[in-house]
Amino acid sequence: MSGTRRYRLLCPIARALDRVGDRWTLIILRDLHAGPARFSELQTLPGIASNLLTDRLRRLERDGLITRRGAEYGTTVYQLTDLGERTGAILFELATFGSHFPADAAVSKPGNLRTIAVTLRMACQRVVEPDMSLCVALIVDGEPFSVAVDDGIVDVKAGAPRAPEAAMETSYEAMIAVIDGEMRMDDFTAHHVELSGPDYGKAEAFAGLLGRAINAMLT
Amino acid sequence: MSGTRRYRLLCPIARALDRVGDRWTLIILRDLHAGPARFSELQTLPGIASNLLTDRLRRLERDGLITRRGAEYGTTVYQLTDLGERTGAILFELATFGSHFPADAAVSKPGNLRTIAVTLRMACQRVVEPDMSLCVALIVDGEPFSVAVDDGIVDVKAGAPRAPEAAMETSYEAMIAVIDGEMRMDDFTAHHVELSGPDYGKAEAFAGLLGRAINAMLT
DNA sequence: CGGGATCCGTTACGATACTG
DNA sequence: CAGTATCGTAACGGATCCCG
Repeated sequence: MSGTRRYRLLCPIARALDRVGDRWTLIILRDLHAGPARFSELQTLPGIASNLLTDRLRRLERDGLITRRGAEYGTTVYQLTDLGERTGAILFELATFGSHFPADAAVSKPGNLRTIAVTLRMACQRVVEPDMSLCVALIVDGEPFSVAVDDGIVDVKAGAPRAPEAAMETSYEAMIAVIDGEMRMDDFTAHHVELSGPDYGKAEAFAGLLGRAINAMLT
Repeated sequence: MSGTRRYRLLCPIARALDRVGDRWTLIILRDLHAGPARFSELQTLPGIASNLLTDRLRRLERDGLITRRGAEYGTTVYQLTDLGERTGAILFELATFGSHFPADAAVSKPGNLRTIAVTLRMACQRVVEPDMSLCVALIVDGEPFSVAVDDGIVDVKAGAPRAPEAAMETSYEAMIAVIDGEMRMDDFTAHHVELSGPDYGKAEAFAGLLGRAINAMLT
Protein backbone atom coordinates (compact mmCIF):
# COMPACT_ATOMS: atom_id res chain seq x y z
CA MET A 1 0.00 0.00 0.00
CA SER A 2 1.20 3.43 -0.91
CA GLY A 3 0.84 6.45 1.28
CA THR A 4 4.03 8.42 1.24
CA ARG A 5 4.86 10.58 -1.76
CA ARG A 6 2.33 13.32 -1.09
CA TYR A 7 2.91 16.98 -1.77
CA ARG A 8 1.83 18.10 1.71
CA LEU A 9 1.52 21.73 0.66
CA LEU A 10 -0.92 24.30 1.92
CA CYS A 11 -1.97 25.10 -1.65
CA PRO A 12 -5.48 23.77 -2.42
CA ILE A 13 -4.35 22.44 -5.80
CA ALA A 14 -1.73 20.27 -4.12
CA ARG A 15 -4.29 19.20 -1.52
CA ALA A 16 -6.62 18.05 -4.30
CA LEU A 17 -3.83 16.19 -6.09
CA ASP A 18 -2.96 14.44 -2.83
CA ARG A 19 -6.43 12.79 -3.02
CA VAL A 20 -7.00 12.31 -6.74
CA GLY A 21 -3.55 12.80 -8.31
CA ASP A 22 -2.37 9.20 -8.26
CA ARG A 23 -2.42 7.12 -11.38
CA TRP A 24 -5.85 5.57 -12.15
CA THR A 25 -7.67 7.51 -9.43
CA LEU A 26 -9.33 10.03 -11.74
CA ILE A 27 -10.08 7.30 -14.28
CA ILE A 28 -11.87 5.29 -11.60
CA LEU A 29 -13.84 8.34 -10.51
CA ARG A 30 -14.71 8.99 -14.13
CA ASP A 31 -16.36 5.56 -14.33
CA LEU A 32 -18.20 5.99 -11.06
CA HIS A 33 -19.83 9.18 -12.36
CA ALA A 34 -21.86 6.91 -14.63
CA GLY A 35 -23.39 5.32 -11.53
CA PRO A 36 -22.44 2.75 -8.89
CA ALA A 37 -20.08 0.01 -10.02
CA ARG A 38 -18.68 -3.18 -8.65
CA PHE A 39 -15.06 -4.22 -8.40
CA SER A 40 -15.18 -6.41 -11.47
CA GLU A 41 -16.70 -3.67 -13.61
CA LEU A 42 -13.91 -1.31 -12.70
CA GLN A 43 -11.39 -4.00 -13.42
CA THR A 44 -12.38 -3.83 -17.09
CA LEU A 45 -10.30 -0.64 -17.25
CA PRO A 46 -7.56 -1.70 -19.64
CA GLY A 47 -4.33 -2.28 -17.79
CA ILE A 48 -5.21 -1.70 -14.15
CA ALA A 49 -3.96 -4.33 -11.75
CA SER A 50 -6.31 -5.66 -9.12
CA ASN A 51 -4.08 -4.67 -6.23
CA LEU A 52 -3.86 -1.14 -7.59
CA LEU A 53 -7.63 -0.98 -7.87
CA THR A 54 -8.00 -2.16 -4.29
CA ASP A 55 -5.55 0.46 -3.07
CA ARG A 56 -7.27 3.28 -4.93
CA LEU A 57 -10.72 2.28 -3.74
CA ARG A 58 -9.54 2.07 -0.14
CA ARG A 59 -7.96 5.47 -0.34
CA LEU A 60 -10.98 7.07 -2.01
CA GLU A 61 -13.19 5.61 0.69
CA ARG A 62 -10.89 6.86 3.44
CA ASP A 63 -10.94 10.37 1.95
CA GLY A 64 -14.72 10.35 1.78
CA LEU A 65 -15.10 10.41 -2.01
CA ILE A 66 -16.78 7.02 -2.34
CA THR A 67 -18.66 4.52 -0.18
CA ARG A 68 -18.99 0.76 -0.35
CA ARG A 69 -22.47 -0.59 -0.02
CA GLY A 70 -23.96 -3.99 0.69
CA ALA A 71 -20.87 -5.94 1.59
CA GLU A 72 -23.12 -8.43 3.45
CA TYR A 73 -24.85 -9.87 0.39
CA GLY A 74 -21.60 -10.71 -1.32
CA THR A 75 -22.26 -7.90 -3.77
CA THR A 76 -19.99 -4.95 -3.05
CA VAL A 77 -20.91 -1.77 -4.86
CA TYR A 78 -18.82 1.39 -4.96
CA GLN A 79 -20.59 4.71 -5.25
CA LEU A 80 -19.67 8.37 -5.26
CA THR A 81 -20.48 10.47 -2.20
CA ASP A 82 -21.61 14.08 -2.50
CA LEU A 83 -17.98 15.07 -2.10
CA GLY A 84 -16.95 12.63 -4.80
CA GLU A 85 -19.60 14.04 -7.14
CA ARG A 86 -17.73 17.32 -7.00
CA THR A 87 -14.91 15.82 -9.06
CA GLY A 88 -17.23 16.16 -12.06
CA ALA A 89 -16.01 19.68 -12.77
CA ILE A 90 -12.37 18.57 -12.72
CA LEU A 91 -13.08 15.68 -15.07
CA PHE A 92 -15.03 17.90 -17.43
CA GLU A 93 -12.19 20.40 -17.71
CA LEU A 94 -9.77 17.53 -18.28
CA ALA A 95 -12.00 16.23 -21.07
CA THR A 96 -12.24 19.66 -22.68
CA PHE A 97 -8.48 20.04 -22.52
CA GLY A 98 -7.75 16.51 -23.65
CA SER A 99 -9.84 16.89 -26.80
CA HIS A 100 -7.09 19.17 -28.15
CA PHE A 101 -4.69 16.27 -28.44
CA PRO A 102 -4.72 13.46 -30.96
CA ALA A 103 -5.38 9.99 -29.65
CA ASP A 104 -2.32 7.78 -29.44
CA ALA A 105 -1.65 5.62 -32.45
CA ALA A 106 -1.97 2.47 -30.37
CA VAL A 107 -5.24 3.26 -28.64
CA SER A 108 -7.07 0.48 -26.93
CA LYS A 109 -10.79 0.96 -26.68
CA PRO A 110 -12.13 0.82 -23.15
CA GLY A 111 -14.02 -2.23 -21.99
CA ASN A 112 -16.92 -0.03 -21.05
CA LEU A 113 -18.03 3.36 -22.30
CA ARG A 114 -18.88 4.84 -18.90
CA THR A 115 -16.40 7.60 -19.62
CA ILE A 116 -18.95 9.57 -21.60
CA ALA A 117 -21.31 10.08 -18.66
CA VAL A 118 -19.42 12.83 -16.78
CA THR A 119 -18.43 14.77 -19.83
CA LEU A 120 -21.89 14.54 -21.33
CA ARG A 121 -23.62 15.56 -18.12
CA MET A 122 -21.38 18.54 -17.41
CA ALA A 123 -21.42 19.73 -21.02
CA CYS A 124 -25.22 19.60 -21.20
CA GLN A 125 -25.64 21.15 -17.77
CA ARG A 126 -23.79 24.25 -18.91
CA VAL A 127 -26.14 25.05 -21.77
CA VAL A 128 -29.49 23.59 -20.73
CA GLU A 129 -32.52 25.87 -20.38
CA PRO A 130 -33.82 26.02 -16.79
CA ASP A 131 -37.29 24.74 -17.77
CA MET A 132 -36.23 21.82 -19.96
CA SER A 133 -37.28 18.28 -19.10
CA LEU A 134 -36.79 15.05 -21.00
CA CYS A 135 -35.82 11.42 -20.56
CA VAL A 136 -34.12 9.70 -23.47
CA ALA A 137 -32.23 6.48 -24.00
CA LEU A 138 -28.80 7.09 -25.49
CA ILE A 139 -27.33 3.97 -27.04
CA VAL A 140 -23.64 4.13 -27.83
CA ASP A 141 -22.18 1.13 -29.63
CA GLY A 142 -25.06 -0.88 -28.22
CA GLU A 143 -24.44 0.21 -24.62
CA PRO A 144 -27.44 2.01 -23.18
CA PHE A 145 -27.30 5.22 -21.14
CA SER A 146 -30.04 7.19 -19.50
CA VAL A 147 -30.08 10.93 -20.09
CA ALA A 148 -32.62 12.67 -17.89
CA VAL A 149 -33.22 16.41 -17.68
CA ASP A 150 -35.53 17.43 -14.87
CA ASP A 151 -36.37 21.14 -14.89
CA GLY A 152 -32.88 22.00 -16.04
CA ILE A 153 -31.04 19.47 -13.85
CA VAL A 154 -29.13 17.04 -16.07
CA ASP A 155 -28.35 13.48 -15.07
CA VAL A 156 -26.54 10.87 -17.15
CA LYS A 157 -26.19 7.30 -15.94
CA ALA A 158 -25.19 3.98 -17.42
CA GLY A 159 -28.11 1.69 -18.16
CA ALA A 160 -31.37 2.16 -19.99
CA PRO A 161 -34.06 4.43 -18.53
CA ARG A 162 -37.29 2.78 -17.40
CA ALA A 163 -39.67 4.87 -19.48
CA PRO A 164 -37.73 6.68 -22.21
CA GLU A 165 -39.63 9.32 -24.16
CA ALA A 166 -37.26 8.90 -27.09
CA ALA A 167 -34.00 7.27 -28.12
CA MET A 168 -30.77 8.27 -29.86
CA GLU A 169 -28.37 5.72 -31.26
CA THR A 170 -24.80 6.52 -32.27
CA SER A 171 -21.22 5.29 -32.03
CA TYR A 172 -18.43 6.17 -29.61
CA GLU A 173 -16.01 7.05 -32.40
CA ALA A 174 -18.43 9.50 -33.96
CA MET A 175 -18.96 11.20 -30.60
CA ILE A 176 -15.21 11.50 -30.07
CA ALA A 177 -14.71 12.89 -33.57
CA VAL A 178 -17.24 15.63 -33.04
CA ILE A 179 -15.91 16.53 -29.58
CA ASP A 180 -12.41 16.68 -31.03
CA GLY A 181 -13.67 19.10 -33.67
CA GLU A 182 -12.84 16.65 -36.45
CA MET A 183 -16.45 16.15 -37.49
CA ARG A 184 -18.94 18.97 -38.02
CA MET A 185 -21.97 18.87 -35.82
CA ASP A 186 -24.43 18.81 -38.73
CA ASP A 187 -22.55 15.91 -40.31
CA PHE A 188 -22.81 14.09 -37.00
CA THR A 189 -26.55 14.62 -36.60
CA ALA A 190 -27.22 13.91 -40.27
CA HIS A 191 -25.24 10.72 -40.80
CA HIS A 192 -24.09 9.25 -37.50
CA VAL A 193 -27.18 9.50 -35.33
CA GLU A 194 -30.50 7.72 -35.41
CA LEU A 195 -33.36 9.31 -33.57
CA SER A 196 -36.55 7.50 -32.68
CA GLY A 197 -39.74 8.01 -30.67
CA PRO A 198 -42.18 7.47 -29.15
CA ASP A 199 -41.95 11.24 -28.62
CA TYR A 200 -39.82 12.24 -31.58
CA GLY A 201 -39.88 15.88 -30.52
CA LYS A 202 -37.97 14.92 -27.37
CA ALA A 203 -35.35 13.18 -29.47
CA GLU A 204 -34.87 16.34 -31.52
CA ALA A 205 -34.77 18.44 -28.38
CA PHE A 206 -31.99 16.25 -27.03
CA ALA A 207 -30.10 16.45 -30.31
CA GLY A 208 -30.31 20.23 -30.09
CA LEU A 209 -29.08 20.24 -26.50
CA LEU A 210 -26.19 17.98 -27.46
CA GLY A 211 -25.24 20.28 -30.31
CA ARG A 212 -25.16 23.36 -28.11
CA ALA A 213 -23.23 21.48 -25.42
CA ILE A 214 -20.50 20.41 -27.82
CA ASN A 215 -20.29 23.84 -29.43
CA ALA A 216 -19.75 25.34 -25.96
CA MET A 217 -16.96 22.84 -25.30
CA LEU A 218 -15.13 23.74 -28.49
CA THR A 219 -14.80 27.46 -27.79
CA MET B 1 13.49 9.46 -19.04
CA SER B 2 10.00 8.20 -18.63
CA GLY B 3 7.60 7.69 -21.48
CA THR B 4 5.87 4.39 -21.02
CA ARG B 5 3.01 4.10 -18.57
CA ARG B 6 0.43 6.04 -20.55
CA TYR B 7 -3.26 5.23 -20.65
CA ARG B 8 -3.48 5.34 -24.45
CA LEU B 9 -7.26 5.47 -24.42
CA LEU B 10 -9.55 7.23 -26.83
CA CYS B 11 -11.28 9.00 -23.94
CA PRO B 12 -10.39 12.71 -23.80
CA ILE B 13 -9.91 12.57 -20.03
CA ALA B 14 -7.27 9.89 -20.42
CA ARG B 15 -5.67 11.86 -23.26
CA ALA B 16 -5.41 14.89 -20.98
CA LEU B 17 -3.94 12.84 -18.15
CA ASP B 18 -1.37 11.41 -20.55
CA ARG B 19 0.00 14.99 -20.88
CA VAL B 20 -0.52 16.48 -17.42
CA GLY B 21 -1.22 13.50 -15.19
CA ASP B 22 2.31 12.72 -14.09
CA ARG B 23 3.51 13.75 -10.68
CA TRP B 24 4.64 17.41 -10.48
CA THR B 25 3.37 18.31 -13.94
CA LEU B 26 0.27 20.17 -12.81
CA ILE B 27 2.21 21.82 -9.98
CA ILE B 28 4.76 23.11 -12.47
CA LEU B 29 2.00 24.41 -14.72
CA ARG B 30 0.40 26.06 -11.71
CA ASP B 31 3.59 28.06 -11.14
CA LEU B 32 3.92 29.01 -14.79
CA HIS B 33 0.45 30.53 -14.73
CA ALA B 34 1.94 33.28 -12.59
CA GLY B 35 4.21 34.20 -15.52
CA PRO B 36 7.42 32.94 -17.12
CA ALA B 37 9.89 31.24 -14.79
CA ARG B 38 13.38 29.91 -14.93
CA PHE B 39 14.60 26.46 -14.01
CA SER B 40 15.93 27.57 -10.65
CA GLU B 41 12.66 29.24 -9.69
CA LEU B 42 10.74 26.07 -10.40
CA GLN B 43 13.30 24.11 -8.43
CA THR B 44 12.12 25.92 -5.28
CA LEU B 45 9.12 23.58 -5.36
CA PRO B 46 9.65 21.62 -2.17
CA GLY B 47 10.84 18.11 -2.92
CA ILE B 48 11.19 18.07 -6.70
CA ALA B 49 14.42 16.56 -8.02
CA SER B 50 16.26 18.33 -10.80
CA ASN B 51 16.10 15.38 -13.17
CA LEU B 52 12.36 15.15 -12.64
CA LEU B 53 11.99 18.84 -13.39
CA THR B 54 14.05 18.47 -16.56
CA ASP B 55 11.94 15.55 -17.69
CA ARG B 56 8.64 17.32 -17.06
CA LEU B 57 9.75 20.50 -18.83
CA ARG B 58 10.94 18.51 -21.84
CA ARG B 59 7.68 16.66 -22.06
CA LEU B 60 5.57 19.79 -21.65
CA GLU B 61 7.57 21.45 -24.41
CA ARG B 62 7.18 18.44 -26.67
CA ASP B 63 3.42 18.44 -26.14
CA GLY B 64 3.22 22.14 -26.94
CA LEU B 65 2.16 23.38 -23.51
CA ILE B 66 5.27 25.47 -22.82
CA THR B 67 8.15 27.05 -24.73
CA ARG B 68 11.74 27.82 -23.75
CA ARG B 69 12.97 31.25 -24.63
CA GLY B 70 16.39 32.88 -24.85
CA ALA B 71 18.64 29.89 -24.39
CA GLU B 72 21.48 31.85 -26.07
CA TYR B 73 21.99 34.39 -23.29
CA GLY B 74 22.43 31.77 -20.62
CA THR B 75 19.03 32.73 -19.29
CA THR B 76 16.48 30.06 -20.09
CA VAL B 77 12.90 31.03 -19.40
CA TYR B 78 9.93 28.67 -19.54
CA GLN B 79 6.58 30.09 -20.54
CA LEU B 80 3.07 28.81 -21.15
CA THR B 81 1.80 28.62 -24.73
CA ASP B 82 -1.81 29.38 -25.59
CA LEU B 83 -2.51 25.68 -25.27
CA GLY B 84 -0.80 25.60 -21.89
CA GLU B 85 -2.89 28.55 -20.71
CA ARG B 86 -5.93 26.34 -21.14
CA THR B 87 -4.89 24.28 -18.13
CA GLY B 88 -6.10 27.19 -16.01
CA ALA B 89 -9.62 25.80 -15.87
CA ILE B 90 -8.37 22.39 -14.71
CA LEU B 91 -6.23 23.96 -12.00
CA PHE B 92 -9.07 26.16 -10.82
CA GLU B 93 -11.40 23.20 -10.42
CA LEU B 94 -8.68 21.32 -8.58
CA ALA B 95 -8.24 24.28 -6.23
CA THR B 96 -11.99 24.51 -5.62
CA PHE B 97 -12.13 20.81 -4.88
CA GLY B 98 -8.98 20.77 -2.78
CA SER B 99 -10.25 23.48 -0.47
CA HIS B 100 -12.67 20.91 0.96
CA PHE B 101 -9.83 18.99 2.55
CA PRO B 102 -7.76 19.95 5.57
CA ALA B 103 -4.12 20.64 4.98
CA ASP B 104 -1.79 17.89 6.08
CA ALA B 105 -0.44 18.19 9.60
CA ALA B 106 3.13 18.36 8.32
CA VAL B 107 2.64 21.03 5.68
CA SER B 108 5.69 22.67 4.25
CA LYS B 109 5.10 26.15 2.95
CA PRO B 110 6.09 26.65 -0.67
CA GLY B 111 9.23 28.53 -1.52
CA ASN B 112 7.20 30.86 -3.67
CA LEU B 113 3.56 31.83 -3.60
CA ARG B 114 2.97 31.68 -7.34
CA THR B 115 0.23 29.15 -6.68
CA ILE B 116 -2.29 31.88 -5.97
CA ALA B 117 -2.12 33.37 -9.46
CA VAL B 118 -4.22 30.81 -11.38
CA THR B 119 -6.83 30.37 -8.72
CA LEU B 120 -7.15 34.10 -8.18
CA ARG B 121 -7.38 34.89 -11.87
CA MET B 122 -9.96 32.22 -12.68
CA ALA B 123 -12.05 33.00 -9.59
CA CYS B 124 -12.13 36.72 -10.38
CA GLN B 125 -12.76 36.11 -14.08
CA ARG B 126 -15.96 34.27 -13.26
CA VAL B 127 -17.59 37.14 -11.40
CA VAL B 128 -16.06 40.29 -12.89
CA GLU B 129 -18.30 42.88 -14.55
CA PRO B 130 -17.56 43.24 -18.29
CA ASP B 131 -16.74 46.95 -17.98
CA MET B 132 -14.44 46.78 -14.96
CA SER B 133 -10.85 47.99 -15.18
CA LEU B 134 -8.22 48.33 -12.50
CA CYS B 135 -4.56 47.68 -11.80
CA VAL B 136 -3.58 46.94 -8.22
CA ALA B 137 -0.51 45.59 -6.45
CA LEU B 138 -1.35 42.59 -4.31
CA ILE B 139 1.33 41.89 -1.72
CA VAL B 140 1.14 38.49 -0.07
CA ASP B 141 3.63 37.85 2.73
CA GLY B 142 5.80 40.51 1.14
CA GLU B 143 5.72 38.93 -2.33
CA PRO B 144 4.22 41.27 -4.91
CA PHE B 145 1.65 40.30 -7.53
CA SER B 146 0.06 42.33 -10.26
CA VAL B 147 -3.71 42.09 -10.61
CA ALA B 148 -4.92 43.82 -13.74
CA VAL B 149 -8.50 43.94 -15.00
CA ASP B 150 -8.86 45.37 -18.49
CA ASP B 151 -12.48 45.77 -19.59
CA GLY B 152 -13.45 42.59 -17.81
CA ILE B 153 -10.35 40.58 -18.75
CA VAL B 154 -8.51 39.53 -15.60
CA ASP B 155 -4.78 38.93 -15.46
CA VAL B 156 -2.73 37.97 -12.41
CA LYS B 157 1.05 37.75 -12.60
CA ALA B 158 3.92 37.49 -10.16
CA GLY B 159 5.80 40.75 -9.70
CA ALA B 160 4.72 44.28 -8.93
CA PRO B 161 2.80 46.26 -11.56
CA ARG B 162 4.54 49.30 -13.06
CA ALA B 163 1.89 51.84 -12.22
CA PRO B 164 -0.50 50.44 -9.62
CA GLU B 165 -3.61 52.46 -8.92
CA ALA B 166 -3.89 50.92 -5.47
CA ALA B 167 -2.45 48.20 -3.26
CA MET B 168 -3.71 45.40 -1.03
CA GLU B 169 -1.50 43.71 1.52
CA THR B 170 -2.39 40.42 3.20
CA SER B 171 -0.98 37.04 4.21
CA TYR B 172 -1.07 33.67 2.47
CA GLU B 173 -2.51 31.91 5.50
CA ALA B 174 -5.39 34.34 5.73
CA MET B 175 -6.20 33.86 2.05
CA ILE B 176 -6.17 30.09 2.46
CA ALA B 177 -8.39 30.30 5.55
CA VAL B 178 -11.02 32.30 3.72
CA ILE B 179 -10.91 30.07 0.62
CA ASP B 180 -11.28 27.02 2.85
CA GLY B 181 -14.35 28.59 4.41
CA GLU B 182 -12.69 28.75 7.81
CA MET B 183 -12.65 32.53 7.97
CA ARG B 184 -15.62 34.74 7.12
CA MET B 185 -15.09 37.17 4.28
CA ASP B 186 -15.90 40.22 6.39
CA ASP B 187 -13.45 39.12 9.05
CA PHE B 188 -10.82 38.77 6.33
CA THR B 189 -11.39 42.23 4.85
CA ALA B 190 -11.69 43.84 8.28
CA HIS B 191 -8.67 42.42 10.06
CA HIS B 192 -6.34 40.68 7.61
CA VAL B 193 -6.16 43.11 4.73
CA GLU B 194 -4.59 46.53 4.37
CA LEU B 195 -5.78 48.68 1.52
CA SER B 196 -3.94 51.75 0.30
CA GLY B 197 -4.01 54.28 -2.52
CA PRO B 198 -3.23 56.32 -4.48
CA ASP B 199 -6.73 55.56 -5.82
CA TYR B 200 -8.37 54.13 -2.73
CA GLY B 201 -11.59 53.52 -4.61
CA LYS B 202 -9.78 50.99 -6.83
CA ALA B 203 -8.53 49.19 -3.75
CA GLU B 204 -12.10 48.88 -2.47
CA ALA B 205 -13.30 47.79 -5.90
CA PHE B 206 -10.72 45.01 -5.91
CA ALA B 207 -11.69 43.97 -2.38
CA GLY B 208 -15.28 43.72 -3.56
CA LEU B 209 -14.30 41.66 -6.59
CA LEU B 210 -12.24 39.34 -4.40
CA GLY B 211 -15.17 38.88 -2.03
CA ARG B 212 -17.55 37.93 -4.81
CA ALA B 213 -14.96 35.61 -6.36
CA ILE B 214 -14.45 33.69 -3.14
CA ASN B 215 -18.14 33.48 -2.42
CA ALA B 216 -18.66 31.99 -5.87
CA MET B 217 -15.96 29.40 -5.16
CA LEU B 218 -17.59 28.29 -1.93
CA THR B 219 -20.97 27.41 -3.42
C1' DC C 1 25.70 30.98 -10.49
C1' DG C 2 22.14 28.99 -13.54
C1' DG C 3 20.91 24.83 -15.86
C1' DG C 4 21.22 20.88 -15.95
C1' DA C 5 23.38 15.42 -16.08
C1' DT C 6 24.57 11.13 -13.49
C1' DC C 7 24.17 7.82 -10.02
C1' DC C 8 21.73 5.11 -6.67
C1' DG C 9 18.47 3.69 -2.96
C1' DT C 10 13.47 3.60 -2.38
C1' DT C 11 8.69 3.54 -3.73
C1' DA C 12 5.02 2.71 -6.81
C1' DC C 13 3.26 0.29 -10.63
C1' DG C 14 2.12 -3.85 -13.91
C1' DA C 15 1.41 -8.60 -14.59
C1' DT C 16 0.28 -12.87 -13.14
C1' DA C 17 -1.01 -16.31 -9.88
C1' DC C 18 -3.68 -17.64 -6.26
C1' DT C 19 -7.58 -17.68 -2.49
C1' DG C 20 -11.91 -17.10 0.73
C1' DC D 1 -16.85 -12.11 -7.25
C1' DA D 2 -13.70 -9.54 -4.67
C1' DG D 3 -10.04 -9.33 -3.57
C1' DT D 4 -4.52 -11.03 -1.59
C1' DA D 5 0.35 -12.32 -2.58
C1' DT D 6 4.41 -12.16 -5.05
C1' DC D 7 7.82 -10.32 -7.99
C1' DG D 8 10.12 -7.90 -11.86
C1' DT D 9 10.27 -3.25 -13.76
C1' DA D 10 9.66 1.66 -14.16
C1' DA D 11 9.41 6.00 -11.82
C1' DC D 12 10.60 8.95 -8.11
C1' DG D 13 13.68 11.37 -4.37
C1' DG D 14 18.01 12.94 -2.84
C1' DA D 15 22.60 13.87 -3.51
C1' DT D 16 26.51 14.87 -6.06
C1' DC D 17 28.89 16.45 -9.88
C1' DC D 18 29.53 18.98 -14.21
C1' DC D 19 29.81 22.63 -17.70
C1' DG D 20 29.19 27.14 -19.87
